[in-house]
Amino acid sequence: MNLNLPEQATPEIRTLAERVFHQLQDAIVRGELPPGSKITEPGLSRAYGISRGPLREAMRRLEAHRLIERVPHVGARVVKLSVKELLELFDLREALESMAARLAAEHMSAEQIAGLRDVLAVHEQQSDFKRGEAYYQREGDLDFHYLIVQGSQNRMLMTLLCDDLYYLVRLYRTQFSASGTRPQRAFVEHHRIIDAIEAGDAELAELLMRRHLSASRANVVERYAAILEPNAPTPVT
Amino acid sequence: MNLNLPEQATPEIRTLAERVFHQLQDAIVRGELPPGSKITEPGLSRAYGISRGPLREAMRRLEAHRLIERVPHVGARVVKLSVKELLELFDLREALESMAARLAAEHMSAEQIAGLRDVLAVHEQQSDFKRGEAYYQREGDLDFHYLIVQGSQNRMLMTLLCDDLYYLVRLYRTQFSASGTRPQRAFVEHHRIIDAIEAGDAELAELLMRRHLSASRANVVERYAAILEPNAPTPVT
DNA sequence: CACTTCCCGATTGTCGACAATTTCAATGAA
DNA sequence: TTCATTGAAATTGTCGACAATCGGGAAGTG
Repeated sequence: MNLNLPEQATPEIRTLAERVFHQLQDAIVRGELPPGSKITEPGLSRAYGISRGPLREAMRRLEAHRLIERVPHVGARVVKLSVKELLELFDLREALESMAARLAAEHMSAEQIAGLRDVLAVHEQQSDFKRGEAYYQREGDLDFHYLIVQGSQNRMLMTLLCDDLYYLVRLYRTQFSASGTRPQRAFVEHHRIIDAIEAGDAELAELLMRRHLSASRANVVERYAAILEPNAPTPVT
Repeated sequence: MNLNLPEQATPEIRTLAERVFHQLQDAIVRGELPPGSKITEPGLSRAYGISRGPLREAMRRLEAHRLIERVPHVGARVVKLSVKELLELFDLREALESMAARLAAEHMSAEQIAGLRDVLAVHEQQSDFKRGEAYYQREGDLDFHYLIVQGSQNRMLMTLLCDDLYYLVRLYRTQFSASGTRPQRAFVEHHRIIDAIEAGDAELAELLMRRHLSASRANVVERYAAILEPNAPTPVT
């Protein structure tokens, strides 16, 4: 039943450095290595049973992808985004994914669009079972965005969003996940976006995607305010 | 006289891997290591007088920044963008830099704007001397875009554009540099963009930047067509 | 002559050891 | 007590050596 994150046709992990890179990437995104926690080379070296050589190469790649931050001669920590940076990330997504939606409306094939609707249907069904479990919603949401970016046919955009930024997004999917009536509205917005793509209306798809992410961003702001002031909890109906 | 690329306040190169990373980055951008050329570890190791350890870490970072491409157990080559990918890069810039221009119009201080005008004045003057030397024009153009991105106050956007994408752009500044009357028109467009930023007209700044890059992109297409059909050379008035 | 097989040189991947630097707790002085 | 100093332990940076893998040419076969 594991139909998450449309199989990237795993590019054959043929080297230790490659393997430990993906393992660390997963560990960080899954929260096993919490944001801000310090990671030491001897520690990871023992944990993964490899020498420090390949490990350091993997860490260099994680650094370039902004998942860890290194200070020369001092050490590395898992990145910890401030709310400001998280909002910046949403602004970036708004610019990039609205472009992706426009291109998707121009390039996606009928079967790709059908696949998009399937993913959405499955996620709505899952959502019925696990109502309120933000984790699944968030992952499902990313599945949707993933497919649209794939449909843009712009390889640079794909690597930028899927290989770089989405890992950062997933890092914070639990902490600032959708709240209130947002998930339901998000589903509606997803459908409208697909409608526009199916109709080949590039301009509308772009606009709707922009609004969709803007609304998500606003929800994060609201959520953050709620965390700062726990006396005024968000309505959960 | 070296006022290119507004001093990034060099973050102290304290390690060999760091140093050789920047050296290689420069070598690639300057064309010393031509696109598509193969680079071997023993070769670079001897050339830069360091062992393969730090060198491999530097190469990993270059790989993550998409300046080189590696195949496990085979080797690495300097990246060689196809025209398709180069145009994709322009599309990315259009989405990201139009956003940067909007933010710049909202956030840039008076002195930052003054600096922007200074840079433009210097470049126009240089352009009078070295008319037609696309190299300087291209670098000057990037200076301009650099400053606007810096003015956006969005750190994620800054690193994304300035640390990642611009090195790729600079790689191809010679091959598909502006031609015909494009440089002159580019100067005018630059001034209009600054006007909009100075007026605090975010929407207009965004629109003008989008058009500016769209025109640049169109010029690349034209230039590419001219290269394919050398019988119809571009007018070089 | 074309094609396959095999082997050798070269390159990449991995490891353990040593040097350089930082951190932090203990020590001592004001 | 508080602060500066120092020194040892731990961590990071660098290196050279060995193992694994790949590419290309020689040799052999049809």
